Amino acid sequence: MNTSSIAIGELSRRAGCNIETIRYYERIDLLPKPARRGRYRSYEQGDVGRLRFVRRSRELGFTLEAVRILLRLAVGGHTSCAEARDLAAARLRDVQARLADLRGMEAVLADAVAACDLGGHGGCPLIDTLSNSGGAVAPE
Amino acid sequence: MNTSSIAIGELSRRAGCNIETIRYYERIDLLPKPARRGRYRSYEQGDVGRLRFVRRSRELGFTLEAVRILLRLAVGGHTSCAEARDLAAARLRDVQARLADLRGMEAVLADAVAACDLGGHGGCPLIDTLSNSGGAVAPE
DNA sequence: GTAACCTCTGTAGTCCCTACAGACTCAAGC
DNA sequence: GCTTGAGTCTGTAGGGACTACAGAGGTTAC
Repeated sequence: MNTSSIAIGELSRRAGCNIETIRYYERIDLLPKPARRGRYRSYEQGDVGRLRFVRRSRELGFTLEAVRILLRLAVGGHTSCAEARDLAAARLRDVQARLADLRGMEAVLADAVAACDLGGHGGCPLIDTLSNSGGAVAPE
Repeated sequence: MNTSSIAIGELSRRAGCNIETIRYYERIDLLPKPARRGRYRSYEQGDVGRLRFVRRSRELGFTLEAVRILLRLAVGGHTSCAEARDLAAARLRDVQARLADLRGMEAVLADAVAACDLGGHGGCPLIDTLSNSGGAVAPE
């Protein structure tokens, strides 16, 4: 009836977010509790924007606690830009550290696979890699 | 007394693995239940090797289920090399996919931080990035 | 003896969802 | 009016790989 009333399934489609996840976000107070039409949740256009914001933050790897802060900053006006910048910079450092880890893993794995494909050695190159001390690769 | 008897704390140090984690591995039958001296676990040199193998596998990002298989293959002789190779190749593909994701995140985050540092724009570049549809970055 | 350390078991918490079970509601078609 | 199917509801449990306790008991050095 009301054109601006959106059911949870529709919100899910518009924001690209699982229904269960939406309810989860509500439960942990990341999203406000919506109005109800009877027992059903009833959302508005603004909720789509908010949820998309959350999903894009998650896609960039921000934790839900960081997202919580970002949501506050998003309505706080541009005095809070410095704080947002710092969150992004910290996240960037994490991403870069992870990239370094993964590049190390990639090198080791690629070497082992290549050695397997070449053949002509005593044992299995992968098993040998895992058996002999390497230790240069960071944990996942 | 027995020189080849190693306490869990010593094993932890030699293999670079948390004590709690060792007990966890035992509980899920990734490591065999060790002998006991009284109520205390008593390990031998071979256990150090086995645990190091597990830790190195984990450092390369293999799941514990994959590690379980790798441990079997490690004692199975070189007939199993092909299977090990396939596990490594699959893991390599995962790592490369993750690298692509993270490179995308890095680009977006670095852009936002750089824009913040330049200044001279309407809103906050990070908040703007999160508010406007981007969607080109894969989830963590 | 006593202080400092080690080890024991068992359980619960972390993070971010995801997957049910079992009930209820609603709109459309016959 | 009745049925069918889709949607939604609450609540709880599970995943992976640990990590962190609590509360007890054992061992070693001085």
